[in-house]
Amino acid sequence: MANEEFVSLLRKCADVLELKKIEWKPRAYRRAARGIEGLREPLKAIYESEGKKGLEKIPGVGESIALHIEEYIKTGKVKKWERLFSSSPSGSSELMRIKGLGPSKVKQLQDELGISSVDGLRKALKEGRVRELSGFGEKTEKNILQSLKLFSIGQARMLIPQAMGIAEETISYLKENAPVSSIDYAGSLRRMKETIGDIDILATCSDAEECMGVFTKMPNVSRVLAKGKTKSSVQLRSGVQIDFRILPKKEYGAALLYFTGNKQHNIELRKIAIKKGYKLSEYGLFSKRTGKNLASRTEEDVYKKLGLQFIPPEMRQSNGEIGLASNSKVPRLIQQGDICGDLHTHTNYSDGVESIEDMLKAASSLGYKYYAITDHSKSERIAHGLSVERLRSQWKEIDKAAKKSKLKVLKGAEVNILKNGELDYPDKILRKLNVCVGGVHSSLKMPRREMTERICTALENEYLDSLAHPSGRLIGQREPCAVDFEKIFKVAADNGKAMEINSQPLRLDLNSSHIRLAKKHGLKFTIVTDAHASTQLDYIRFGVGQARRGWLTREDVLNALPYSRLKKVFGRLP
DNA sequence: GCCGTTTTCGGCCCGACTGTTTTCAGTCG
Repeated sequence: MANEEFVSLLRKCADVLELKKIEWKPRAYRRAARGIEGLREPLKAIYESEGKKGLEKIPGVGESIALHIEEYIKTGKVKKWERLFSSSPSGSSELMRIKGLGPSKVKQLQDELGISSVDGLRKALKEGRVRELSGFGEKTEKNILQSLKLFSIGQARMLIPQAMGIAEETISYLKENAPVSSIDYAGSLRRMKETIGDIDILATCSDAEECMGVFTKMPNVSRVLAKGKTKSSVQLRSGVQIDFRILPKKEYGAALLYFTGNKQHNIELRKIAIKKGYKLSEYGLFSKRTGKNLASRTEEDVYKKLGLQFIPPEMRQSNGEIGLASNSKVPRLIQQGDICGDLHTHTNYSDGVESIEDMLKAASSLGYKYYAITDHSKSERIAHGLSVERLRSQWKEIDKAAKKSKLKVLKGAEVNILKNGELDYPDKILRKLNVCVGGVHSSLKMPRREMTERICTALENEYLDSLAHPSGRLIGQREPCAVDFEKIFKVAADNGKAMEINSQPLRLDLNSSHIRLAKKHGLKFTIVTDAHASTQLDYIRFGVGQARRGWLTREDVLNALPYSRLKKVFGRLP
């Protein structure tokens, strides 16, 4: 049983219970769902090693849910929930996912019109039956129709570069055209999550009304979803939603904190506030007794007053960061400026689009000190992988180009890890490579045990330096390969190999929880772009973001080392 | 249903905007 299975079951229960107007229990179920989502281990493994008591250690899971998990592991179902589901139309859970419809409206649609599916809702809307209900009206009908459109497009989230682009463009537009002073993006974008739903922008300004006017009339706006004095939402022609909020200077920090989230992090902060006799909201931290504002101007102020160290946005994931902050143990996270070179890049020798020379020029302009060219190895035919002969002629060209560059240029390769775990070049070639990045590119659907074995064999190869995109996932397109990460990290640590954090927005691989797990095993990392064009060298910021989400410091990252020290780690550097 | 450095009972995050109804419930973030 996959954990996600049980999580979606819990969420479905919460939906149905909410529909039945049952209080608190849905919230408890959702909390448990989040707790289980945060696990790295399968529920089954926890149950088998520690029994029910082990399950109860999961945040949000108590005696009752632990029993349900036990039943589900043993029988594949939860009787009580089956009954619950059969008492409620199957489509209600789906209906609640439509923006504008909550438990009350869905229940009303169900009870009064017998609607229990998205299609049924569409039909009823067309026939004009929805607007007849009390509490519904013409506008509600129109809104539901709009939301339905979006729903069928799919609530696909954006990859981070698209969201970052839109956010930065919007901010510069507002800076130019409206009287804003401070302005920042918040939300999951500020936390550098791999995918972004909506974009949140906060600002202080001298004339709120004018600002909101400029915002809602931006040229790329297709629909104004809400417009108020302090808060407006628009939908862009691209379908992306932007929420914009205006705040007094004095409250800016509290608001930035609140709207950066994540939600669970906020809830935990509020609980700490309550314990201390305070009340925390987006307006500030207040004394419960006197109502006096205790902190709100900056995020630092609020954290400090709560007795916490400042927590960088990327760490606000509600997985232990508040504990660190209360003990003054928040690390100084790696920053983009710490990166001294890229160690996984391509050129037009394989599937890149630019020449060695052009890539070097671009890398040089980023202020890097060293740069590895790692085109694909011979069996990667589709990417025009390099035969030994072509590799040798590439070396000559690299030598020539390196003379014209200030960079220390390294001859490398992204070498396929073959099905049996061997590398795709003979040892006499591997020996001559300065950098050997090993990656799985074929037979991705191998069973877990075999894939783990395959990668471990490669990690034991003395010439391999780092494991490229270890999980193999493509966000929204391809599931990660089935592998035992605990085992891979252990073997990598035993053999002194580095784990890659691949900055390609579609990969961002390792992800943050695996980064933390790998760090626990004492591993070092490389943060690389895997650039196939010079513009992609900028993706490094997303890889660094991911590393920060995984709590990495400069000391954890090999390509944050100056060349002299990198040389001591990588055995074959010139 | 869960949880506890106030508690094993009695809480459970907080406020804005919308639409519809005329003072507020529902929904969202």
